[in-house]
Amino acid sequence: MRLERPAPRSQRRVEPREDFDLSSCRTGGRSIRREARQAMADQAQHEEEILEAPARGSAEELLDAGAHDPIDAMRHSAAHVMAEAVLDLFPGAKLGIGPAIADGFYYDFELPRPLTPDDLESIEERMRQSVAADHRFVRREIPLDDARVVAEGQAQTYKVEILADLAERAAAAGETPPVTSFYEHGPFSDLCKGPHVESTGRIGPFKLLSVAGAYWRGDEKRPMLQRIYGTVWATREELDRYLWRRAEAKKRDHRRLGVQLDLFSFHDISPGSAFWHPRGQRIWRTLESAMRELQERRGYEEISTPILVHKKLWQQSGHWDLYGDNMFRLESEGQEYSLKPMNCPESAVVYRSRLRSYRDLPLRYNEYGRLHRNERSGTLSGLTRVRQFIQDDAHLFVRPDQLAAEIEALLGEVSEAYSWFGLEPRFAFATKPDKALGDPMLWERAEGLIRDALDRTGVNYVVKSKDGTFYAPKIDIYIDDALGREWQMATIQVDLVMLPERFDLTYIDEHGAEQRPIAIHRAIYGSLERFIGILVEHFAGAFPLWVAPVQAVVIPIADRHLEAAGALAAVLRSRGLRVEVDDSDGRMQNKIRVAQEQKVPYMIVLGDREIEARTASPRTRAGEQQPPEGWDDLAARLAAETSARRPD
RNA sequence: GCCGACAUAGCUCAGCGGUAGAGCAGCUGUUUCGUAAACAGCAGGUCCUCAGUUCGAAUCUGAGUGUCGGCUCCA
Repeated sequence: MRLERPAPRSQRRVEPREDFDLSSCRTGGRSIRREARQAMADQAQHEEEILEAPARGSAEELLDAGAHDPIDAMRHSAAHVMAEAVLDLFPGAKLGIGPAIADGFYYDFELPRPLTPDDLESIEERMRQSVAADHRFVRREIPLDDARVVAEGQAQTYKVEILADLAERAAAAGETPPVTSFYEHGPFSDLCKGPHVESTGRIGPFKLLSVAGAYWRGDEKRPMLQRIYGTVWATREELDRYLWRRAEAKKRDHRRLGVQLDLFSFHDISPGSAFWHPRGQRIWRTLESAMRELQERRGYEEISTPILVHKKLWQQSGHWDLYGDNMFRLESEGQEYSLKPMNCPESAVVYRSRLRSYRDLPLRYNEYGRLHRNERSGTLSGLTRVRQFIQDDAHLFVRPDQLAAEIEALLGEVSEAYSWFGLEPRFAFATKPDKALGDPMLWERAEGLIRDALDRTGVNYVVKSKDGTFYAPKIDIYIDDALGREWQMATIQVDLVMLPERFDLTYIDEHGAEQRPIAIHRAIYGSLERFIGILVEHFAGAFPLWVAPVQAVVIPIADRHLEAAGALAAVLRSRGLRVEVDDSDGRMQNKIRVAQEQKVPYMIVLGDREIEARTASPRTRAGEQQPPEGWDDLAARLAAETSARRPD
């Protein structure tokens, strides 16, 4: 029924890994980096400028080189200039790769010592000189074998490796070794397929941002290089806007706001696990009860299963082998147990607890299970990457003929839930990967059903070929937050193999024969921790009324108004509103300021005038002064706004 | 896990070999006040932990713990 709007929902991105699909897991940090991608909306104008300064080479070459966005050529050129500067300051430095990325570029180096912030300044200074010199970028084509000699001569071992790979790849494809290209500007020359801008003078305003370690080719068994990140834009205004956006993102950081709004805290006695304070817990419960309401309305039944589970279960599910490193294990009386990292195997246990009839399906089990995953210490990050969390998890067991309707309903649930927050979901349909389990016919059928459901609901989606999990095709849901950062929120996975086969799930059909059900894994918020973290940043702490931990503060002007303030608060609370009275000794102005800083949606000042008329005129946190209304009317109005779950 | 940086009062931060500081918050008192900060006083710290160097360590060294920025958008 809520299929009218583009579907929403996302299953927690963590969940997919749950099913071993580690690759699909996007970390928060990565998403944040993508954030900037959005900034490009208004770039048309500088694109023209760049086009006026075409990269060397024909349009075809540019296309071959995959130059989708002209500004990438400038960013990549900036990377070359940075490499020039680094080589100048550190002769003998070895170069890794230096691509253009979302809002800038990076280059990886092997250097004799760690870089410091001061080094970044020196490098920037050298870069400016190179830009001022306006060196032309010159493309030089060199046969691969010659290129290897050059790279070896320069002791550029990483470039040598890249060339060796190119040769190997060509050999594997039965082709002759390709001609490689070098780009030179001034004293600098680098193996590079291009394209570049015409000359270094075409590089716009830039800034080096940070240094970080990065494994060569992302492989932790390879050497760790030093990566310098930089950003570059066509105009000063764009650079400033980007830097402003970074600063804004920092201000909205949920780790900062979590302290400021007293929502949660982290402590080294349990790294990666949040301590929820009363106000944070109120948000939690609000989201949870909204979801429970939706689930009950849509025929879910809630279950609850143990956190501490014998390893036998994980061996059967396959987690013990495939996910073991991520599980917390413990031993008791000679038996080995684990804290559950996922709910799904135990929901299968519940399913199997009795014989199921085709009449029982679909079965929709939802569970707010507390999960533990032993994430590597270096990856922990606020609420977005934790070791303990709770999902709004559910597992649906359906007959094949019910799958389409269930998926359609799930898309509707996603749409509905995301509309509560004003989030616009985007969908990606991930199909069968090369390495997949189960009957190809079932895959084909499942994919067809997913596609039908997506098409029927009229949502827009992209297809990510071969991006499904090894046991299931899936629908991934993404959102862009208020700063344009992309987050993968969830996944709807159609599991044909893992729960049904491994746990030998069956139901008895109308002919008395055993059949396999299909399992759907889904979570709409995903990890509540992560979801709340994203909400904090999306709303910058100014939650919609229905979510706000404190919805209204009653502000008595003087002590003699305290009693009436309590009475008004009682009226509001009787309608289920979360209301506090500021009975501190401060002045009214100060109380407003405090409420404002706490991002409380409504501030209700109570003085002689209001008390006499038994009215109240709320001030919104946007600074709007609303007309006076009676206490009961106000309470009814705010209660109605709350239950509407509007996103503003 | 790995590379780098950081860890001082509840919060934000200064101090960087010689007796621990500020603002805000807190507490007490005064003030009773009309839409983003009343005034005064008081209190508050194993300077992350453990070793080491030193006459002396918040400050230097080492180890540990935690946090932050990252760890292929493949020439």
